[in-house]
Amino acid sequence: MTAPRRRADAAENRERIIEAARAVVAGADEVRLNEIAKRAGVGQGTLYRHFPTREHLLAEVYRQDVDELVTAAPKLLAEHDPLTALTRWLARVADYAQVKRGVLAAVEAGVRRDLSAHSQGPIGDALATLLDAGKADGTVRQDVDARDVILLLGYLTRLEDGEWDGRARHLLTVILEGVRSRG
Amino acid sequence: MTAPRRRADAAENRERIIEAARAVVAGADEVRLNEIAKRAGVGQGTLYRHFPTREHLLAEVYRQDVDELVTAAPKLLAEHDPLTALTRWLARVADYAQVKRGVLAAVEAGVRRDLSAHSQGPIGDALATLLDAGKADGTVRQDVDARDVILLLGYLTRLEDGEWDGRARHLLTVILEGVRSRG
DNA sequence: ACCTGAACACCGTTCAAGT
DNA sequence: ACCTGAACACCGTTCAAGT
Repeated sequence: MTAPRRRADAAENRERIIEAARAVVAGADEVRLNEIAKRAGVGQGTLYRHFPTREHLLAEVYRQDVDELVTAAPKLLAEHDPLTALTRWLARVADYAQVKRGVLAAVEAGVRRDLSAHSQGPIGDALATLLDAGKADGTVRQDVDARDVILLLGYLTRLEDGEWDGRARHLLTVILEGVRSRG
Repeated sequence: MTAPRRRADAAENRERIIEAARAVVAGADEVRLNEIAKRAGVGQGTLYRHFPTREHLLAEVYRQDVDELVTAAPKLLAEHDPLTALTRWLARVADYAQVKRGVLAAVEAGVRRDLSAHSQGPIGDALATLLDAGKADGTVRQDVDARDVILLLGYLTRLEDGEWDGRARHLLTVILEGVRSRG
């Protein structure tokens, strides 16, 4: 009936795995799970014990970034009109996607998982908040939902390296124009 | 100095590979190259001799479909105003993407290859023709190009099975609204 | 309970040997 | 010239053995 002393190093392993994953993700975009395990100094099985799928691991790596995006939505709404808030939020998503190349893929994977659980997930909810405000406002089309916008944002994962400056922001304005109510 | 008699069965192998690939692509969406070779009754090396990359093979499988899309563009332009022509062409792309699940992935892979060869490729050219007509017409934004639209169309590859009816066409109208000149 | 890492499974790719 | 298919490389995943 001793306290679960072993839990300590299990938690430490978990931390080390996330740390190693972060390093690998930040470096070359080849994310090999066995390499992460090796870097973390744990067996492959340990990695799988903590993170049953690749997506679970990536979700954890980008958890902080996703949280920031989620909490930013209501803040932006408090300070700006809905369309401006949406515009800035999307710009922030694009910035994350550019600087942390894997974040959008992780977000999309998470959204996918949430969808199959019949939930929008935190990112979907944040986006829905922005869109709903715009709908109430009359500035956003009534027939557009969070999933629509997430699907369109997927272009960010397919941009070639040299295209960011020319297209990332630009396509955001095209999407916003499409989402807007007709003037 | 005899005629290259061997060429005959080489060409036949090539056909059989394409045929087998078509069958596999139409069936389960797991496209395993070794399985295609096996189905075609050829060695794996033979497959690689004819198609150096997976993309080359897929491009060949969908060549006919791509050709149809390419030739449809000028026809639609001859019969309709530019915006209507663009709308119908995009609808056709979406239909292909739904019925032949792999076609858009193949198209995107082809476009990617063409891009690195500093060319737009046939699909890009067809789309550019439609967009240019709209720009001349004043119905399409001057700052949108074929690559922009192809990037946005990528959502078609990420739709879940049940989402086609609800979102495929709908998102097309959102994109068109974004591409349009402001009224 | 948790960890390890050898071993398995899988699939793309190559290449020595054949015709 | 072209073809074959065993073999290699690679990476995700499992599981028997250890602590």
